[in-house]
Amino acid sequence: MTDARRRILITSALPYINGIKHLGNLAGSMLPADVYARFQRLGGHDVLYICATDEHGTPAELAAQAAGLDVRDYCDQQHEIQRAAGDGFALSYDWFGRSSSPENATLTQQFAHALEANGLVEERVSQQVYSVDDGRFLPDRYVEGTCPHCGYEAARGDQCDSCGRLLDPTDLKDPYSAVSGSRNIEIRDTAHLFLLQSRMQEDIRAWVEAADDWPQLAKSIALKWLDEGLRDRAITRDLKWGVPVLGPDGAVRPGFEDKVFYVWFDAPVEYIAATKEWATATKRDDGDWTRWWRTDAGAEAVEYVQFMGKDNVAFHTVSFPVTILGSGQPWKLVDKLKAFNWVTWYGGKFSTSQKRGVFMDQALDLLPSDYWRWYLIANAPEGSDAAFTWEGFQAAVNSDLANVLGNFVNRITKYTASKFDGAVPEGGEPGEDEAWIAGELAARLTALNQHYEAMEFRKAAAETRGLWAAGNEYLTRAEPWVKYKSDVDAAAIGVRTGLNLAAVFGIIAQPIIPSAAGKILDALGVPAGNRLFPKPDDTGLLDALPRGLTVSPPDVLFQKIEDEQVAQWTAQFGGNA
RNA sequence: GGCGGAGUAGCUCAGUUGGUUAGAGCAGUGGAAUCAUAAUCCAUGUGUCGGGGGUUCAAGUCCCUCCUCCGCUACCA
Repeated sequence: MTDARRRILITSALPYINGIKHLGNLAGSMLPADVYARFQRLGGHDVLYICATDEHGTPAELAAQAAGLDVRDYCDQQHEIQRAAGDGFALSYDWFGRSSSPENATLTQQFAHALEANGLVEERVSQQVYSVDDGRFLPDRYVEGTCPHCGYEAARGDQCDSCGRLLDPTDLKDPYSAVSGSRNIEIRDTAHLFLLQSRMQEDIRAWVEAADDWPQLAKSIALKWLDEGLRDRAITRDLKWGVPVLGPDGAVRPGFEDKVFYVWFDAPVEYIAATKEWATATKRDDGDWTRWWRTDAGAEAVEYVQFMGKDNVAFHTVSFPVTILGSGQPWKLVDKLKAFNWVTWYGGKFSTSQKRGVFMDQALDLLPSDYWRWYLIANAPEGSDAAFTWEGFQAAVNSDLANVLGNFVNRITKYTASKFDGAVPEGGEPGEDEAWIAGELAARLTALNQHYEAMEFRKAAAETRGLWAAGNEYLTRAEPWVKYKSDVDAAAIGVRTGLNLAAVFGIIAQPIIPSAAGKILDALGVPAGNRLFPKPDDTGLLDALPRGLTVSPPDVLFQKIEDEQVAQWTAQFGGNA
């Protein structure tokens, strides 16, 4: 690790357009990616954090239909809702794009052409369920009927929810359309483009095996797919809403007038296309997006980190790399990836219909984003699924944020106001207690930096909290309120050190709780340019605030969550009580 | 069914390549302090490490087997 300014490209898995996301979606990708992006920016690095809505596919079409909207209008609305929710959670995207953008259509088509030119795409005819009354082909899971194994009457065409067996839609007895309920369905031939993934098997395996930086979860999933053998798969669908299938001449490919690219083919391309959208819209980097993505244009020096939930790993480690490598073009491939398990709701699933769980917009109606960000990062589903409970949430907010951090800032600034005229005191020399806290600070900052670099978010949060707690311990040792009675200078060093600690605590809190951290640093008069993440070997941290600088106690930083609120929210959103 | 992950203190979870009396936070109990959002600090755990069997001088950590939960299983995304 050098001090050189690194260029770090960060992408979060794209939230699907259909409806606002719940806390589990947030915690499993967008939020940790944001925390990592913030940390790296605070390290002085050149960071580009890209996300977007994933807008194509059958669910979007059907949801628009149900809402009585044109699918484009529906997506416009939903994109705006998700963008606002992201803002509300202070997700610091450099760009929040849309997979329905013209940039993505163009790039997706170019990838398809490159793959075909390399002999990796061919047309094949397959059979697909067609619903005459709906006027559309149905994906397997939109066909329902009676399970041939267990007799369950609402089995889906891909799997029976009752007995769990995998099915083919043609296995179902008495099949009907899940969209309309119509039984007027038939099997039709339909031609599609197939991506010949099998031919890329060895290239992908070599690339996966060479990836040392991947967590076990990601690597084992990728290797499992490779061990089973990559299958050729259709990259087009019989839909209207999506990227049109054009030939290299720009005209619609004959026979593909009513088809579009499969959403999982165009969605990851949007990582690149969104960067293009960003460059065009912001003119940053002189509008040059290729320096982030083309290894022949400077992207060789980029560290590319992907964040995703475990359900997306195969697409990021196998499918998308097939597209990239198969194109034969010098695109940047992912360097590090971080996969998350699920946040569960008291061990079960989030469910809109059963009123289990909190969605992003609802969460912000209840409490500020920092409260949620802290809990979800401190309890990130890294090693395994992690259960959200109101009781755990309450304990984390009240103890960690209000009592340990909030109260520390409050007690030291209030004491400064009452005994030292609200200014950073001058007198006194560091002694034993200051040496102790300096040692704590150096050790814990070292660990904290390591945890962030390793993308171990739970540990980073725990270490952050540990630093805050050490501040309280320092005040207990230094006890300036006792020394003040006999020796004002002896009290002054304790207060000065305490104020500087508060500033450090605010700085290191920025990646996780940016809003509250900003309030702390504003109250202490820390200029925006002095808020970079501290280096563990920085010996000036405890005397950084100018002596005589006026500081003011901030308003209450964190309101405690009362038992009554927990009871009410449990009733409203589900829980154990 | 196959593959992957998980089952560790009341709760939420850590436990690198097997190695001294299994840890943290919260909750609980006792004490100290009183600058502070009655916040803080110190002390305090007799846990069948899911069950059973095995390898080893030594296993939460490796092997076998069984049970439970979750995810994926390529046409949901």
